[in-house]
Amino acid sequence: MGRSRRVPEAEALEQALQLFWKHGYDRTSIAHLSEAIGVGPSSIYNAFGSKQEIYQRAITMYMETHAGFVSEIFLKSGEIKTEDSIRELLRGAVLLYTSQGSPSGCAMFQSSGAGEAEDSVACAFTLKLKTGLEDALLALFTARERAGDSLSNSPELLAKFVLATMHGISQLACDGSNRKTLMAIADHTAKSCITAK
Amino acid sequence: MGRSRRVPEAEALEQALQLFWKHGYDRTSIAHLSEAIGVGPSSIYNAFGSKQEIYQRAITMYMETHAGFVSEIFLKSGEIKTEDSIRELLRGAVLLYTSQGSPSGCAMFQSSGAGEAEDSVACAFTLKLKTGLEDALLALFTARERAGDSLSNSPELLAKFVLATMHGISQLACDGSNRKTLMAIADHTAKSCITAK
DNA sequence: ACCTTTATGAAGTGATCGATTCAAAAATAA
DNA sequence: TTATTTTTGAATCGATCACTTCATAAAGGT
Repeated sequence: MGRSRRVPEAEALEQALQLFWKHGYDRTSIAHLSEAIGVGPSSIYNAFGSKQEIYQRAITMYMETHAGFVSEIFLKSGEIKTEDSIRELLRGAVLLYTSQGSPSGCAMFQSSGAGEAEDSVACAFTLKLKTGLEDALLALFTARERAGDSLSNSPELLAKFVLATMHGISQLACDGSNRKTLMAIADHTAKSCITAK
Repeated sequence: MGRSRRVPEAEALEQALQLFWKHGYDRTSIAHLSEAIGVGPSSIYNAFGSKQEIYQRAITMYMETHAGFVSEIFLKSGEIKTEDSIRELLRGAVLLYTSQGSPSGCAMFQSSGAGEAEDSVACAFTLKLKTGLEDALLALFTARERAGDSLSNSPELLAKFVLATMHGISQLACDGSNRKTLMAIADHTAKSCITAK
């Protein structure tokens, strides 16, 4: 069946993710990836095809593992009040963006979201992920409004607003804001989505 | 007195700003600046000293011209309700971030804010500007609370929150959100800073 | 042991990067 | 005009970029 890999694929992707997360797509070179993973450039190309592909694989893994709680929140959002779901979502994001073992901020936002990547393929990929997140938020707000929650604004606006706040929290995390402060922003944002009693 | 400049300094800085704004600090090379401004690399170094210096000069000009309305709002904020000041600030930001003649988003945020610049000097420069903006917001909220406005949260939290929202609006502008949507986010954010009547 | 398949390391592709140097050109003041 | 000052284009620096080639090493199936 041929020679086996010296470094398991998942382990290589985690190393790649850490670099993309910390330095962004453009400033992470194949040479950096090669050194971090521990194999030569040819092995990387053999295993993943291109820099664009290893990036997409790494970010996909990130969305499924590090950011896996997001999907879970959306899945069980039907039985939970709007404010509670949004607060749990944003507090989870704050935890992730300020965790010690990994770079600050959101890997998806910070690695190519801002325009940190000139590469059009990488940018289009993350933009699609962002659109998916916005769509999920829109569905959540729409469903909760139908379920009787009194929203402070239209589902469309609130979805965009929460997405904007996530971007902001990610950036503030990168700029050094502490977890406690960001948690307070999360709470404030969640509260602002519903009408005051 | 020596030879006069072929391209006026202000015009050169405006061209530099456009490139930094659109592509970020790292991906704007001296060669790009040279071509856009219309003079050779040596002239740029002679006039500005280094890439870091021309960047700081360009962003400083941006803050005084394109983003000059921000300072004006803070100056006259003493006589204006909190919600009105914040709304005017954010709506002005939306106008700037979505204006046709210049790149999307905020030049300060997008050119090196996200971590788009590896360069430590450029990053420290923009981080300082952000801190200044946060301090101005904090002073505004603190003063307005003393003046009798009933805030929905502490001045410290609201300053961070508005700064986060500005980051988010800038990023959404870059990702293609239209002006009308962003204006609604601005209004929602401003409203959330004070207690509902 | 043999053969097929895959991974691997070393070396190299042309291109571009930021930064700098230097002699010559141009413009102002005398 | 002459002298002085500053700009200018051209050339160059070593380093890095994403990516490729290729002979070889290693592992599994038979």
